Amino acid sequence: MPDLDQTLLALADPARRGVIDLLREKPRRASEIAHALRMSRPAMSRHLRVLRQTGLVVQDGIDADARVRMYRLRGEPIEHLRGWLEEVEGFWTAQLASFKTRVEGSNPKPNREARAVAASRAPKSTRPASRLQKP
Amino acid sequence: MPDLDQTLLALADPARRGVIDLLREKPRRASEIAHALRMSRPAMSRHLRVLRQTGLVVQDGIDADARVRMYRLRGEPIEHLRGWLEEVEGFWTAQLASFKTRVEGSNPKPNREARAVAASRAPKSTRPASRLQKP
DNA sequence: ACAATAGTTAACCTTATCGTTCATCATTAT
DNA sequence: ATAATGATGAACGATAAGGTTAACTATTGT
Repeated sequence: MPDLDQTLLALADPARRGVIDLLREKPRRASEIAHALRMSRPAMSRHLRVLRQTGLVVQDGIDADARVRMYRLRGEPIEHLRGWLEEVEGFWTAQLASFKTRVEGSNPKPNREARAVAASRAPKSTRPASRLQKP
Repeated sequence: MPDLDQTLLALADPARRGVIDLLREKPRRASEIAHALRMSRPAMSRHLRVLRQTGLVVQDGIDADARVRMYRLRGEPIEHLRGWLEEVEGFWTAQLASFKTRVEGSNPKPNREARAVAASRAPKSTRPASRLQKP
C-alpha cells in the first residue's frame, strides 16, 4: 500500500526524478545511474534506498555478476498517486455541486461553469478597496 | 508554467495536502483552515504562501470584509503533474519497445508482457546465490 | 481615538535532507 | 590468498523545512 507522503517526498527531488527518467527506458545498475547524474555513488545509493522504500523501484536481476544491483521501475505508487490527483482534480465539479446545493433548493438548470466564478462578488464596501497583492 | 519540483515539494506535506482537501470542497478563509488543521495561524500562513507560490492556490474574493483572504484551489499545477505522471506511466510500454528492438531485428510477434520480465535471467554461477535483501 | 480581528512577517529553535569522504561488506578476477 | 570492483553504511558539515511566540500591518466595530 503506497503512502502518498512517501511517494511525493521521493518524487520531490530532481535527482530522484532523474533516476525515474533513466529507469523509464530500461533497468540499470546503480553506478550507471550515479554516473549519468554526476553524483557520487553513496549519494545515489541513498536516493535509491528512498525510492526502494517507497516502492517506486525494485532491485533484482543480478546481472550475471552478483555485485551489481539492477534497478527497475515499479508502477504501483505512481498509479496510486495519479489516482489521488484525479480525485483532487474533481474539485471543480465538487465545488459546482456544493454551490448548487447552497444556492438553490433543487432547481434543475444551473449548468454554466461561469456560475462558480460568479461566487466572487464585489465587496459592498465603497472604500479604497484594499490592495491585496504586493508582489 | 508550473514547476514540477515546486509542485511536488508543496504536495509532499500532509498539512498542505490537508489544505487542498479542504479547498476541494469550497473556498475558505486562512484562519478557518488553520483551525481545521489544528495549527497556529502563522504556520498556516506559510503553508499558504508555499501553495500560492506554486500556483496551487489563489487568494481572492474579499468576503465583504477586506480583512479576510479567501483561498481557492487552482487546477493547473495538478493537471501538469498528472501529465508528467502519465508520461512516466508509459515506462512499461517503453521498456517493451526497447526490449523488442534490442532482441529482434524486426520480428512481428513479440507481445507477451512476460517477455520483459524474462530479462532477469539466472546467474550462471552455481554459488550460494547471495542474499540481497536484508530487511 | 481605541480596542479587537484577520492575516502576515520576523526571529528563533529543532529536526531532517543532501552531498561529500572514508570505511566496510560481498563478489569476482589473478 | 590478495587485489580489484560494485554497492552500501557511517560520520561530518551545510542548508532548508516546519513549528512556535512575538511583533507588525490593515481593517472593522464601539
